[in-house]
Amino acid sequence: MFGLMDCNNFYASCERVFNPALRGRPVVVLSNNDGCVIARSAEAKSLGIAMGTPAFQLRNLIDSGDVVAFSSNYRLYGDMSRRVMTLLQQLAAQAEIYSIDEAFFHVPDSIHYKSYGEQIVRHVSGASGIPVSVGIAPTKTLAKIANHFAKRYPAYHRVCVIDDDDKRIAALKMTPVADIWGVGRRHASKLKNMGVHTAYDFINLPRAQVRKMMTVIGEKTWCELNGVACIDLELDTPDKKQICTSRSFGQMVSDLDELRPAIVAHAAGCAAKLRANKLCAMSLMPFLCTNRFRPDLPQCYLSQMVPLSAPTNDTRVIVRAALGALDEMYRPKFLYKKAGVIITEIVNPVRRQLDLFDAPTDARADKLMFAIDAVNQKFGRGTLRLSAEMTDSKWVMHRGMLSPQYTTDINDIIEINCGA
DNA sequence: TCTGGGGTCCTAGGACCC
DNA sequence: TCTGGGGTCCTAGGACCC
Repeated sequence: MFGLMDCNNFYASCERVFNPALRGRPVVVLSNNDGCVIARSAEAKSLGIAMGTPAFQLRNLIDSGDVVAFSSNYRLYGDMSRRVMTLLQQLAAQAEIYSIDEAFFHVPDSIHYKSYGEQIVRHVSGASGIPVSVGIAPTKTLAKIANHFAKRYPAYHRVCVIDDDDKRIAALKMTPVADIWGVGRRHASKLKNMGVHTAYDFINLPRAQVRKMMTVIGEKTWCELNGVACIDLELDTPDKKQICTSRSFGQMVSDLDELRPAIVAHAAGCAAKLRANKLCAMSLMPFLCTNRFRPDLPQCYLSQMVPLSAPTNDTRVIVRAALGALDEMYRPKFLYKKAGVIITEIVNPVRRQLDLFDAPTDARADKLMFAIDAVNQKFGRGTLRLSAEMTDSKWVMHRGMLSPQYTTDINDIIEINCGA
């Protein structure tokens, strides 16, 4: 059997752990640039605030204090996620961390499913302060559905088990196709047009038809909903295939000299991610794009692939390559809204056999990068950076409602006033 | 005025090779 | 009217996930 543990309203819950005054109040977390809502507490959901709502539409609620809004604080969420996953792994030896707030895990057949799920909920929530729910079922896709029920209906007390056909069929009849894991917006609307409204309708379609319409991925979903497991736990983390760092700008930018520092920062960000994963880049691709919400303005998406002569994770080499490509692809007279750098080809230098043409590794460069990472780790990201990465220009994003780094910065650690 | 960021997988079609 | 067949690799685009 498969289990799925999912944190409830994860980002909003993280904001609440160290700020008990927020309990019972509607809390939302905003995307970068404080653009739109990306997480909501239960109270915010019941106010009818939809995912993706632009923040300006909530201006009145936020200003009046009826809703508390936060800029996204990914350092905090990342650290809380690590804690939650560690707690889960104390009870589930075989766990696959699927996203920042979810993990699948193996559930032994010999165990009492419901009590095992309850034990996990108690342990993880109790020690981390983050509420979690657990779904248990014979396939990952069904475990997702079980988890959904665990969250949605209080009577389950955060644990729902689908372990026989009656429960499975009943759950499928209550699940809209759009809520199935693996069925996105496009296919959901196509299916609806065909009269397929629930997951139960979906499993009654002929398998071949599903395959034709939705490729092997849809076919797997169909099998999984029928109780046949075909998506396994991924226990060893596969090597990354792509690394990307990108941001929208605080304001639109047209000038090449204003775009350069953004590309420098994103290239440096990619290099740091490569080093953190002990990987190297073989090629990269900076990109620029205009504001797609402004159809009145000329639109473009520019990108340029740059092969690197040898695998590297040296910030200076990667930045130089990205800037060279920027100069080549740049076109004036467009108002750019977003820039980024994608590492398009990644190699693992340990696993990879050195070939004849590989440059010998540069020990001094490795030491320098190691030192930069160590300083930034200790004193905060961006403490040491290239001078080309100016942070006082227009491209820097807005984060006006950021909570403290409660768990990762000694200066932000919580203070408790016990009185005299 | 204001609308996120970071990934994966599959398929079709073109280029190229023998 | 004739102008092979089969294979691999790469890329762009679509769809999905959180």
